[in-house]
Amino acid sequence: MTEIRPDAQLSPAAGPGAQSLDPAQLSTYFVLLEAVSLLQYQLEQQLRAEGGISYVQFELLARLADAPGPLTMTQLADGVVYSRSGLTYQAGQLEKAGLIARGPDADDDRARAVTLTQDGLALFHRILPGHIQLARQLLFDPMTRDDLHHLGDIMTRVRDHMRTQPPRSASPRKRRRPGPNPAQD
Amino acid sequence: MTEIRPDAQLSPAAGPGAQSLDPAQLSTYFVLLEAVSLLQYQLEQQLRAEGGISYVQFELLARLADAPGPLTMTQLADGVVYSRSGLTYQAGQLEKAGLIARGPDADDDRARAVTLTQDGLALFHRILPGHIQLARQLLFDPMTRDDLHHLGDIMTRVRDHMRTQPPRSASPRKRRRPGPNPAQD
DNA sequence: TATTGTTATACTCTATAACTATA
DNA sequence: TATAGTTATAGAGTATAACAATA
Repeated sequence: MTEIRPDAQLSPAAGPGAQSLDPAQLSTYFVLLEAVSLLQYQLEQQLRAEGGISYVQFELLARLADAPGPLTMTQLADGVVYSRSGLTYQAGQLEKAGLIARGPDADDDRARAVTLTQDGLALFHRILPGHIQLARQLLFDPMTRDDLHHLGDIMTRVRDHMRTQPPRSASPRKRRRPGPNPAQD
Repeated sequence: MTEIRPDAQLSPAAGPGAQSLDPAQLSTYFVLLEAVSLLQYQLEQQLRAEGGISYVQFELLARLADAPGPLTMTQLADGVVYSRSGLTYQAGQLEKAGLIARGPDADDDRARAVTLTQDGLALFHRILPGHIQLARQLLFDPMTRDDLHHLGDIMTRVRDHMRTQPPRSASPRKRRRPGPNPAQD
């Protein structure tokens, strides 16, 4: 039984070399992640209830629906955080459900040409309006037009900023097991 | 890149009762989720690498560190999306790692008083600066003070809006298994 | 009866590494 | 050699329902 130290703060007084966020940043940080987490949860619930698919699977369908033609697995994975095997898994699920099809690629024999099936497109069109309406309801109702543009502008900058530095899914860079346990049991 | 072209099927010509998002809303929606997804991924990677814990576990530690005293399991779960059993699982992991302790509750014999151990507090303080610095680097660097306040303001409204309607984790309401055949209907 | 929390169980998802087949 | 994709496998996480103890 260890007692809590009430003086343990999330934003401690700046110590030596401390790089803490100021209160405004801290609360913005937390409220952003909390709100988006809530949003994602609600959206995922609805997608599962109405379409029997996860948000990730919805994203994959959306990507295919938006594409001018077939995509390779790698193209489909781009921008999605997973490993290749994770995509293979999801593609397998979608294919098993009859929503996508994988065929030979015209240009590269190693690649696979992934397309939406008619059922996949139909499902996508069936669930999209509800998805969009929920997003509007949850996200945009409490926003003004000005908020909307500002939010879009901010997050675009943030995303572009993040995309410049970090490695993506296709990176073969191996992230070793961090090793040290948080606290040896 | 994840932007979905507004002229594609994502916003079909308004049919009867169609409630599609306009292009600004659509791109804002996608860029918000994409940016936060990237952010969460990076933060989680760092937490695992430096502390051997997940983002969720970090949240639980933060909640305990921030609390004036012990919390019950229910209080700890509040605001976290999981089921009770999910929390029991995570608490089990944290306890096994020696980061938290569960004892009897003074007021309610059914409840458990959850506290940070010294190791838990130490770990939290050890990884917090890096976490905060990364958050600052990824999220706040490309932002002006004005952006920051506006973002905080917007997301606070959005969160409060969402918190008024939907049920939370403790809701015993059962969400039935959705349609077995995604493509069917 | 309702609530707090745990257990048992089944399932989804993700990551790593080994593998193939092309380039 | 490098790349595209799959497989095998192991592990983390999540949800549901049944359960015990207390309110």
